[in-house]
Amino acid sequence: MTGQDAARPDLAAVLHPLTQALIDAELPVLAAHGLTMWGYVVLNALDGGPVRTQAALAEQISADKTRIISTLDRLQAAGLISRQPDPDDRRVRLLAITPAGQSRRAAVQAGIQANEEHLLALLPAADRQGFLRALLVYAGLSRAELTSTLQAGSTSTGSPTAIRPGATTEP
Amino acid sequence: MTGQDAARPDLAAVLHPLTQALIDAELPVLAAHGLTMWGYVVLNALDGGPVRTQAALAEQISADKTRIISTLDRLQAAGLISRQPDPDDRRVRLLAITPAGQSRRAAVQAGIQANEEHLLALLPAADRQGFLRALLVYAGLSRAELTSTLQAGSTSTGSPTAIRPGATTEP
DNA sequence: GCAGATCGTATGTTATAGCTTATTATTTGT
DNA sequence: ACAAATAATAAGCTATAACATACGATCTGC
Repeated sequence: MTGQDAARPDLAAVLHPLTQALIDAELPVLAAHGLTMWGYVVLNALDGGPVRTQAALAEQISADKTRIISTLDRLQAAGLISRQPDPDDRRVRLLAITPAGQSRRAAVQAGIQANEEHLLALLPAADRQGFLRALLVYAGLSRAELTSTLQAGSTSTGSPTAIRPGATTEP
Repeated sequence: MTGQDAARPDLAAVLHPLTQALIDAELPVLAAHGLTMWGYVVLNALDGGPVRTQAALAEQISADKTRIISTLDRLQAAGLISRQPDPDDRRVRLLAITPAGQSRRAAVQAGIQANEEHLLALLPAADRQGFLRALLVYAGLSRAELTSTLQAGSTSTGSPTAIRPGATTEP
């Protein structure tokens, strides 16, 4: 009743080259619109709503706090985001996407997804549906939820941010 | 007739963190069996059949020719692969997995896929089917086929190994 | 008003992956 | 037998990312 017949490849063995190809395909589109990957990631994050501090934004996109600074500099200089000191606390910068940033982001995403459609077109309609629905499920999980699900199968009861690997021994 | 209603996330935006979490979950399993990621990749490649030269193996797994040497050293020392000079051409090394290597590889894969099942269990059965079938399709594509499909949508008529990106301008 | 904490920023350090070159052993063609 | 080519190996260089540190500006609590 387990019903798993043919051996399947490891998920990462398929997804890693696939993801790499997807990223490689994104880069020319981003470059054509004068954006870096991090710039695009920031625009996507801010498109979901303004963010109060740069540290919060960094955590939201899993980036280092000190690393996004130059990205923000460039996005601001290009008029794609606004970055004003909070009047109530002049240490923090209020971050938001501008209308120009929104349309730029939409244009880039259209280009990226147009490419991706060629890949999805390889699938029969039913599988494409299932694939995309699966991705929507996984897109809704945080990094910690992904990890804890994978490592224990315990659903939201474990310690999500505790365990980390790190050891890399040799044979 | 296009029938694409809700906005979907970019594929890479979902697949990149997912793949990273999968890799992070693999590492403890590999370490528990005394293997590195590259060692496991090599075992998987050789499990599909022996390979005549190290350079051929390197290309097959998209690794640098000079990089797998230490990996092969360790796998050989652990008795997981055989690596004999070809009697007909003593420059080349004939590479093959040993029975010990096969069982080690199977044990590692069982551990990895057991973890992955926890992730797949989050999906309704129909979507899981579609997801896995989609992955089987993409697993059958070479890196060059993935790239050309993504970049042009031209099916096997373009130049698969010609175009490369590389420019990374800033905003 | 002062001490301690917080935010953004600049800078430096370390680890690692990718690439290049050089060397040795061996084969092939003339 | 000799020159050119090829396979494996060794060693070094470079770019990049992750991590840590330090500093000035600003806020909060006392």
